[in-house]
Amino acid sequence: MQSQDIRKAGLKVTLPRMKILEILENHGNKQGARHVSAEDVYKHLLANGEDIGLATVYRVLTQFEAAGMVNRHHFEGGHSVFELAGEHHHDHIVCSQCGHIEEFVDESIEARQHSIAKERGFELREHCLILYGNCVKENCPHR
Amino acid sequence: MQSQDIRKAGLKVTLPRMKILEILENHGNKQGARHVSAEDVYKHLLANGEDIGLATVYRVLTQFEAAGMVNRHHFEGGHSVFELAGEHHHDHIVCSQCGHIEEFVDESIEARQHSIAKERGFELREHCLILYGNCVKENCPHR
DNA sequence: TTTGCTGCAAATGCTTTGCATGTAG
DNA sequence: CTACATGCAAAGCATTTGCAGCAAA
Repeated sequence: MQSQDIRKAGLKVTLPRMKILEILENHGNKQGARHVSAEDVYKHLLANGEDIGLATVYRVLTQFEAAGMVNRHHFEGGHSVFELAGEHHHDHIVCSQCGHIEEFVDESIEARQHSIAKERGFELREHCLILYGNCVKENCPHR
Repeated sequence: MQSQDIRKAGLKVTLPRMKILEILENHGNKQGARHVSAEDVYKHLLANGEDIGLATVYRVLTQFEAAGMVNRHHFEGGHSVFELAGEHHHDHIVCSQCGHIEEFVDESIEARQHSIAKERGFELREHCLILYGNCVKENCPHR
């Protein structure tokens, strides 16, 4: 039950928060739709007939982020993308043509990052690794 | 002479473009100041008594980027940072506290990135790897 | 002279905030 | 009942664009 997650985050369980979490979860199952912008969430809410303001979407996503329930990424082009925080860390590879996003984890890269930070006197807190390229999926426009 | 670089980019050699390039170069020598925002460039211009509009700074930086003379990075927090395009590619490590930026290159990471992209059917075009952490430089506020 | 450049101000696009009302606990 | 949530509209930023005047080639 997601109401527990919301309560645990120290937030009141309200309809907007439930619905937004629901959308994040539903799209977490679909391929390629795991990462949504605030605008995306808002559109889905409207499509579901919910009457929730865009400002609330931003507020709630920010609160979820603060609570560690979702992660926010700043991809190219300015706007942010949110995804339900999974158990496991991962990086992204994005298609420049169709926007298709895949996740990956590479232990050797993770390890090197720590060494690099340490060598330079940094205490590594987080990192952002995004590969941009052209994919060869059958539905990619440029293929 | 930087007027050559501008001309080679197919742009007219004008005072604003010269001055902006100059600022990019001057700060390319200082440690930690290699990466500047449009606003930074604008402030330096004002400080130097130049009467150049912020819009022009953005326009020129964008043109320089298109010409491959500078690189643009989207760091956390929304705004872009520009740096003179060096000969060699590199990644960044940024201090979350003081904003100090260092560059690094790690061949093993570069190599893994290519393998990862290839394995997933992507033709890698570029990537963005930024490590965020706390540095232990003597001038870092939190130290 | 002609085409491209500039400053200014206004317009954008994404995100945040102020405020009066509404509601979970 | 009280503190926190919400919707709406307005405000904020970083960045872009329209336009009339200017300047490089």
